[in-house]
Amino acid sequence: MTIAAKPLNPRKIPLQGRSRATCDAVLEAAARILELEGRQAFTTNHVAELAGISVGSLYQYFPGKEAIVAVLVRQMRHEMLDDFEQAVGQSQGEDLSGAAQALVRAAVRHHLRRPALAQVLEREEADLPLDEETRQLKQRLRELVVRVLAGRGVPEPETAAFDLIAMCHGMVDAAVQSGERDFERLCARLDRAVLGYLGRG
Amino acid sequence: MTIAAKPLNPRKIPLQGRSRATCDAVLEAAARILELEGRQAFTTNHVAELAGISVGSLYQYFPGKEAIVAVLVRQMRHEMLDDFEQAVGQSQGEDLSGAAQALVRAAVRHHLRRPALAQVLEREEADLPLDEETRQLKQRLRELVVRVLAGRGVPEPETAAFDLIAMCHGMVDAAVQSGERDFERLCARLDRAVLGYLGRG
DNA sequence: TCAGGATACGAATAATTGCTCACATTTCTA
DNA sequence: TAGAAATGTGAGCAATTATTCGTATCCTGA
Repeated sequence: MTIAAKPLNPRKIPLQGRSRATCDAVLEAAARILELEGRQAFTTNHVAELAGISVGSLYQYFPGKEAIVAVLVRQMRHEMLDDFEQAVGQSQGEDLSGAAQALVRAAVRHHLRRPALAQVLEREEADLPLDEETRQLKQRLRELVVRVLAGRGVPEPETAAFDLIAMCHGMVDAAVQSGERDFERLCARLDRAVLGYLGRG
Repeated sequence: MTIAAKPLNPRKIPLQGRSRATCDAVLEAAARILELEGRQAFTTNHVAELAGISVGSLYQYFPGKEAIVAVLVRQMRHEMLDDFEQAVGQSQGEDLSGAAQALVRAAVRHHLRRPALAQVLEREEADLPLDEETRQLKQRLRELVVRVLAGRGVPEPETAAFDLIAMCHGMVDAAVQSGERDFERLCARLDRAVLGYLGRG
């Protein structure tokens, strides 16, 4: 029965293998364009072209160009949360200083994987009407840090987590933008900033 | 002699009073749109409309929409440099802690004047092909901080200045975005971060 | 007062671009 | 293996938008 109402399917969900490949190709092409060519080159036609598919196919799975970015942002936040959870897990017995350093390393590792992409996506996130899942991921990220701090006796852990995340974000952002790629050096400076804020050397 | 070559005047410079008023109206309208309606609403036609002039007039003084943003960015950097120079001047006899606090206050004051605008312009600056004058202003800003630090015995003042500017930028950005408007509270947290990085309580 | 330059106007143009749809191809299923 | 469902295609529509240019108005100096 293909009769009845119009095919008002808003957007499809990939079922077969090839359609999943199409989605992946779109996402990867979008990521590449954003990190290498910038916002202004990020058009649906261009994404489709680089992905090696047609615009029509793109629109079967993404209701619009912002939807593509939203997925990329969500993926990024997922990776970040995973990295952070792993870092927290591995620093179970550690004191505040050790736990903080583990988190710093996770954050830097994340940004240094695809520096330009991380940067663009975070900027894009600010303009986007942030979907619920992504909001929850960010919330859990913050709570993770709050728990690490609170469990080690830091007063006002919410404020501290907010500030530490923000200062690290700022420093990593600036460092990456200026071309810094020295992982250890950057980590050492972040440690200094974080431990300084927390009141230790 | 208006003969000779075509009127290849790229763009005019306002000479009379009313044309200066036109330029100002364009800049103010652009600022308002960017801070209240966002990038996507920032079109030349819309700017002209809000400014109460016609697009044609806009294009007599600005070669394109990015040129408008570039002027706004330059203005912002000028104000910022003025604020910082004043802060440095007023903290002549102060020690490192006092001088740092003065700079922090200048930075926060700057951002809290038109929070949304400062935010948007800094984001826009990242995409823009940054003109020479603005680059110099940023350079002088950094040198200012370097001098304050170097003159008070901070080792590796260039790196410290880079990191301190970045961490404050990150914290102020996050705070403003989350709606923070408590000047003193924000300053206190920045002081803590800065002095912590510099190795004092 | 008046000529010419400066300024203002805004409809029209040209280019871009998000997105659809009618049709083709592939894969699945019974 | 045939029909149905899923997937793929890309020319082209519609809407947006940056920018121009012919014309009208204003200002200034002589």
